[in-house]
Amino acid sequence: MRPAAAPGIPPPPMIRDLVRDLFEKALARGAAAGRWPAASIPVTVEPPRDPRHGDFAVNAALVLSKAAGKPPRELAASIVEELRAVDADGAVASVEIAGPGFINLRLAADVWFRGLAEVERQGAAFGRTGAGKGKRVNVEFVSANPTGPMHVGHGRNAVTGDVVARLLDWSGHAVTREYYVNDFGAQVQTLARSVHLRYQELHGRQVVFPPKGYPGEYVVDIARAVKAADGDRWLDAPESSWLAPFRDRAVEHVLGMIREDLEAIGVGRYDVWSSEKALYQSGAVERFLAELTAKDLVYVGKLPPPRSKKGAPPPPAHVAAIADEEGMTAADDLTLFRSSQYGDEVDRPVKKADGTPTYFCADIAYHWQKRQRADKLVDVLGADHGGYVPRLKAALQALGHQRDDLHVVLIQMVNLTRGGEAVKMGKRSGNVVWLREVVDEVGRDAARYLFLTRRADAQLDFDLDLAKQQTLDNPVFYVQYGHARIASILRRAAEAGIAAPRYDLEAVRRLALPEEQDLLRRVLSFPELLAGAALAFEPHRVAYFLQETIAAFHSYYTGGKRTGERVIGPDPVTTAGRLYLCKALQQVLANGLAVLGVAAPERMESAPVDEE
RNA sequence: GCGCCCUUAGCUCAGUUGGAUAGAGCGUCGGACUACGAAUCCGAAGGCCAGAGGUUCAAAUCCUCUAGGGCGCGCCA
Repeated sequence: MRPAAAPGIPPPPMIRDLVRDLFEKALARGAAAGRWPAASIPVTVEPPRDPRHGDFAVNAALVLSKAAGKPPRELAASIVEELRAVDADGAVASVEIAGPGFINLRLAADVWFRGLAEVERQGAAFGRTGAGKGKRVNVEFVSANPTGPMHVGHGRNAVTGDVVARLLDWSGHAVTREYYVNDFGAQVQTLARSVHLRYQELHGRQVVFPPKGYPGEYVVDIARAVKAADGDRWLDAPESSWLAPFRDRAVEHVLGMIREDLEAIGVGRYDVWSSEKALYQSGAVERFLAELTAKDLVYVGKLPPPRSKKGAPPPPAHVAAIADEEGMTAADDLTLFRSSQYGDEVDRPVKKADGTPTYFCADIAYHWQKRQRADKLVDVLGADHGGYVPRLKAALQALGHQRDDLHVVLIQMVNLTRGGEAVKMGKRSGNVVWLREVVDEVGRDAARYLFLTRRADAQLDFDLDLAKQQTLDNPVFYVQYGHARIASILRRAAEAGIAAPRYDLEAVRRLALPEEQDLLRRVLSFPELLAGAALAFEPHRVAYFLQETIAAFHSYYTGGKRTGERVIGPDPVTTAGRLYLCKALQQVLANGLAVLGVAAPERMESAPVDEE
């Protein structure tokens, strides 16, 4: 087995590409001969739902029909003629025109059988493609404020972002994984003040803890560390003297916790830790503001009164009252970014009334700077940041980039349950469920896998009891069991003195059962699946693929018990072919699980519960 | 009030970016082990794809509207 595809050498084309190439040639040939106009609408090549319709269904005649001025079925017949002409190798075994004008084709059996050689040749790298063409992609994920440990929602973000990054890597992108640390601004100052309160407490003082402070036990730990290092020197010092050092110390401590949390959920590597504070200190934000001014993208003006949270806009007096509470007035002149010209609802302030830059300002400066380092940006954000996306895209566009240079993966809420009962959560009530508690309880594999069993933008019910169950109700268990089961068959074969499975064309040609044909097609579609999941930024597709694939194997295997078609059978050549299929399947499962960051065990640990 | 996301079998959800007769797990009912892991599998029942229009050869998928649920909508970050 080879560790990875050598850089620069493109992996062999996927079988679907082979078909696509044939059609491109055929369509070009026909167009040159004047039989139909050159194709403008993309032609799709898809495996049909019903395998009886063949290996691939192509809609070329349907999409070309109007331009060619011929009925689809008639056109399809012409296309098939051209197809035959370009298929010098005889890759296409049979073609038929079906339904409204689909061209259904079946490839020569050997095309599939020969494709199986790739699994052995590429081993742990099988599934890698060059679909991304080396494009530089920056994936920013988690980026939780350094004000406390990660909670469950951050965990879903972390796993999704991590697997998106892995998928992009597997599909031939140059990936940078990045964490943006919001170590500047009000929230980390609030943390610093909370630490100072605990610090006073530790010196025996009575303190009143404000409702907006951070209540966690770790705040006391930080205060204790400060006390141990500095004694009482900050006790009566003015806030201006201790705020920054307390903040920096607190941020450093909390980032340490976050790194441990990430490690626990299996996110071991970030390439870049970006600091908001550094962005300010390096002068990048100021330079960026100057750039905006130079490009006439900002102006000084008034913001329309904010809308009320519910119902119709409130009377102006009420707005003014709210504004006063926060120490500002709606009448102040602000520096506004012309985001409404680029698809945002309103212009957004980049400078507060006191002249300091807003968070938004620093953030677009950050994205602008990131865009210099990468061709494509991916932000994995909590769904509560959904409203923030249009202005980020607007900013990129205003700065001369494409809106689509930024793709945002929105992570919807996680509802924790235990045996179906909701686990109460909420920052206000103080009973947040930390990610670490969940990982400690159910294990990393189950946590990761279950986070990936839904589309990112759909809410996820995460049942703690289910995650721990060693039954097929638990998808991670089901998939891991399948891998172990195959490993067991291969072990059994080795014990019986059968040579380790190697690719052999004669042997794999024995894979003639419908179930075997289905399984080998699944194996060979794996690279394509990963590429598709990567380009769509949808990790859940991998989880579903693994479940469906292993289910197909279980069915094949158990069915074999009834029919007598066993993997290890009387005929050595058939046995060799089937063992190779098992090995290929095992490799695909292992690689798929590797992409998800989930272990692929050779055997399951615990014994069955129901002893007789 | 406005924006984004969601609505598919009794429940939880997929649906390959617009393809042929809409799938899976759970649950229900009925079955399958004297040999490769029954931690598995097979079968049955279960659907107006929230509703109404539109776009086209073709719509669960795209557009508009309506109804429900969620998340947002600050000179916070």
